[in-house]
Amino acid sequence: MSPSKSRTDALMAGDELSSAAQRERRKRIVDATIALASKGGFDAVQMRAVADRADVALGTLYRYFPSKVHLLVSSLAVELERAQEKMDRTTVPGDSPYERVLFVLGRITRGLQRNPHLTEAMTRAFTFADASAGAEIDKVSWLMESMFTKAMSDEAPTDEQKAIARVIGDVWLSNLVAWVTRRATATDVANRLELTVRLLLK
Amino acid sequence: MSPSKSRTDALMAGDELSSAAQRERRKRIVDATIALASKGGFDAVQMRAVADRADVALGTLYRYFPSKVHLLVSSLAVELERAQEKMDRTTVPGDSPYERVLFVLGRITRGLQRNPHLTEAMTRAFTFADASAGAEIDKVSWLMESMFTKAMSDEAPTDEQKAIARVIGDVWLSNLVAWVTRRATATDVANRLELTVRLLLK
DNA sequence: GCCGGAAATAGAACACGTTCTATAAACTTC
DNA sequence: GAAGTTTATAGAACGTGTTCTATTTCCGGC
Repeated sequence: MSPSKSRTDALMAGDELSSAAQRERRKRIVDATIALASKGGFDAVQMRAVADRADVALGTLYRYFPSKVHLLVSSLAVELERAQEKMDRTTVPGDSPYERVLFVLGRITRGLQRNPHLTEAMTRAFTFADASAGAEIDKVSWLMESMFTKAMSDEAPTDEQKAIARVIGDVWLSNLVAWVTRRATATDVANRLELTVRLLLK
Repeated sequence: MSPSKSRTDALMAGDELSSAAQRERRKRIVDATIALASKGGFDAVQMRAVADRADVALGTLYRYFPSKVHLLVSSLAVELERAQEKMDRTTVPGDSPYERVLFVLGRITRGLQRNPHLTEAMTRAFTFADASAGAEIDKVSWLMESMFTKAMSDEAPTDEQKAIARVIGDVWLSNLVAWVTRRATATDVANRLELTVRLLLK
């Protein structure tokens, strides 16, 4: 009855998990999620299947991630962080923001297209998320935005650059969804992204 | 066993329903959907509730709309058509495409924001739709695109104008979703749309 | 009017996300 | 190292989207 802080707060954040065992459990869960999503997309990420594969009880899974959407969006954040780290270790070619942003966009997009089911699962979770997943969504949005502002320049981004990055992110996501739902081909996506970046940065 | 055309094709299209009774049933279903969505959003649009309220059997509902997403996206198309008709009957003020597009955008956005639950239901359905709802999604995309190209000029739109319209549509939807999930205020949305349109049309 | 097939109905059944319950294991604190 | 608390487990239970079944109603051609 005492007004106590929700127990799940710490677990959802993921950065500060009490014990090593818990960090491992969390990792197993995310790995299982990514594996299942890679194989069969959004529908294949069934909570019972994730729990089985991660070797935790269903209730434990829900203690770590309060819903399927939270789980998938958190996994998306993990994947984006990996992509960002990889990008940080490569020198982006191109003299203008236009060229550099296009390079980054093209590379990440092709990376995602190499794993269509995973991309489908994550984009659908991301766009379906409701208010309760606001924190996770914001994290992913921020990762996307900074990915593009970093490509534009090494300096701290101006407000205008941030705005442009956000627009690019919106268009990028929308085109990814169109591709995932087979309403656009990879070529369509590449063309539209090129056109958008040109409109915004040239 | 004979390879026959799927029976639902005609019903889903909606334009060419065999009998008046069927057109009425379809209308009752869409009306019930909009009413329930207006009251409680995506979650309140429960298939049993829609069927009850439209006074059809659950099986009939599924004969007309093969899934909840189809149902909601079709209803969104109906709503957008209404908005478009209304827009066609008003003279859009402004001398430049920039001004005219902003006017249209502002008006529709405020219209949607007047009915938050309905907007939530429809945008979530739209972004969650999978490949099977491709046709309905395309219809809505086309409606959105033509809404903006019409605002830019009376003539047939150029390819560049179409591309711009599409980008605006992407940003618009993304911001609507952000607003619906309470990650952005109405002011945020207005500012970002203004900024986007400025970047694209000025 | 009557027949045959399509469409509608009522309701059971099923799948999967989510919640709940009872029990056991793992930790903290003394 | 024992008591008490938190966390994990197994599995039942529940809600809602979707499918299936059996029956009845509707409708076009004779």
